[in-house]
Amino acid sequence: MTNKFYCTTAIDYPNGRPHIGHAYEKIVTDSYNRWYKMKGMDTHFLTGTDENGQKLIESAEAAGKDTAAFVSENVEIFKELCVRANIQYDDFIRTTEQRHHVAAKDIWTKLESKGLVYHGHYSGMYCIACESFYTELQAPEGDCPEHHKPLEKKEEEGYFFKLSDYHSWIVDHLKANPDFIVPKSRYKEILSRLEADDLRDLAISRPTQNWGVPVPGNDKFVMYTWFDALINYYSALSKEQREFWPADMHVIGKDILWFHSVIWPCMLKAADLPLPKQVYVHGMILAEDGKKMSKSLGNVVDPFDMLDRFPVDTVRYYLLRNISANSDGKFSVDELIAKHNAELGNDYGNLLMRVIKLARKVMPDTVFTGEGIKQEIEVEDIVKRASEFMDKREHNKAMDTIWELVNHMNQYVNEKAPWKFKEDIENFTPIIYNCLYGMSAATYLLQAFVPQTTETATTYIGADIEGSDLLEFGKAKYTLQHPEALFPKIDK
RNA sequence: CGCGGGGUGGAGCAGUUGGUAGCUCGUCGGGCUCAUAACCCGAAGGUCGUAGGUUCGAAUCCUGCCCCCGCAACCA
Repeated sequence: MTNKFYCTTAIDYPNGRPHIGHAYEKIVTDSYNRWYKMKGMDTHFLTGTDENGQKLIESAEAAGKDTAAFVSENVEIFKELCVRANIQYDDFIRTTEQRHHVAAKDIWTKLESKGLVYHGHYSGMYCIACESFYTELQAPEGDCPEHHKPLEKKEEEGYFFKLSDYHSWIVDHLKANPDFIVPKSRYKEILSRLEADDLRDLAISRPTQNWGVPVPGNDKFVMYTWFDALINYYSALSKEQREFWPADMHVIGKDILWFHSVIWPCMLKAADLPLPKQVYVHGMILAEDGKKMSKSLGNVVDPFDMLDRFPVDTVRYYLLRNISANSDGKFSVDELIAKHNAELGNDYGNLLMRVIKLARKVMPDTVFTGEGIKQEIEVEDIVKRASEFMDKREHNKAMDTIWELVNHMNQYVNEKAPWKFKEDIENFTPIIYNCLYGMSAATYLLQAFVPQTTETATTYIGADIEGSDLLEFGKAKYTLQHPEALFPKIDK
């Protein structure tokens, strides 16, 4: 299958309520998925939850709940978030599901049979919080580079993955595929880290606490969460869906880049499976003061709160266009409101209103056809540039480009001043037709980002055709419907 | 000398194979009256953190310095 696009979000750790970052990652991925679907590709969009971590046992205990019940409860909240944010996923995987266990065990068994997973002892400096070992190069002071706490000498028995075999292979792979990690800054980060340090074998098992994916053939152990979690991207695909593999884009945050860009490809290579095409690292959403959101600072934004207060498309639009696609960005409610009013309301929403209301007033019950009408609005270049930006994973710039069309349409209306031709239908009609064409092209392009709005807008414009045909001038007949304001003003 | 990111008109940001500094919002002036008092045009406003260096020429390369932010836990 060549014309396919399989994208994933990271799977979320359901030990609490989702925050705005979870919503952001899903909205971003959803938009790319919708975009390529709109382009006619056969898309598949996977999201889900990572439920096998040892820490979940502790979180459940702290909440006084049974682990499975605790996790399921939280998963429902994550699913609810998807509904509220209009996330059109094709599949939601929970790593406690049978299909996942089966696939994880298959891969484990395969690696073990090839001698790439072995049982052994390892002794080294270990960080309890990270649940991982560090080398002297990574932690010269003997402190965990992540947590800044003294590492403890630990001897561990368990299973290991021969990651060390793959050092030169992964470096070569990255060098041969400079777009494997986007943006570039992240790509360089990983390469330099690989050049600074050799890969060590990875401990991939933990003593069982009756939670997790059991290690095949040894029920004293479960798989280390990360080992099984990464496999979700593959395990979610049924036999019939396997043609979607490999994934075209894994969307993740920078904190888990190493796992996705180094360990995961090595695991797949070891298992003789095709590698994902790309890992896209989105920015982190910072609080309004530019600081990282944290519970202790009390500056965490709750996505449900935002979705309660504002239309879903306002939240989506703000996150997609205002947070740079490849660096961190601040989240500000005031700014969100400002963008809603100025861009969604005044630029786009009002454009539709001024044209449709005028046309309906002057020529009620008219079907506007393209026959004999000269094209004065061009969208080809806009579509091309927006597409290029999407392919480069710069959705905010793609939206900027679409907005050029929106702005141009407002200019066009002002220049042509169709209201002067209320008694002169000969001159009035071509202007309106061109307006409807431009508006419907903009609406078509925006559907990936603000799907609910564009659905409504589409009914107002009332074209008799849909899809990319809308970009062909003269093809559509428009029967205008009575419009309501798409984005009523929000007062601060 | 811990690691990393950043300091560009009032605010938020673009802008690196070096070549007369851009965008959005805000402000001021004008136009239009179809529209959600919305839209359009124009103007003012920046020695691009700082001190040096390389260069015919630097926001963009090099060096020093100052300042801000992230790096316990939660956590995309």
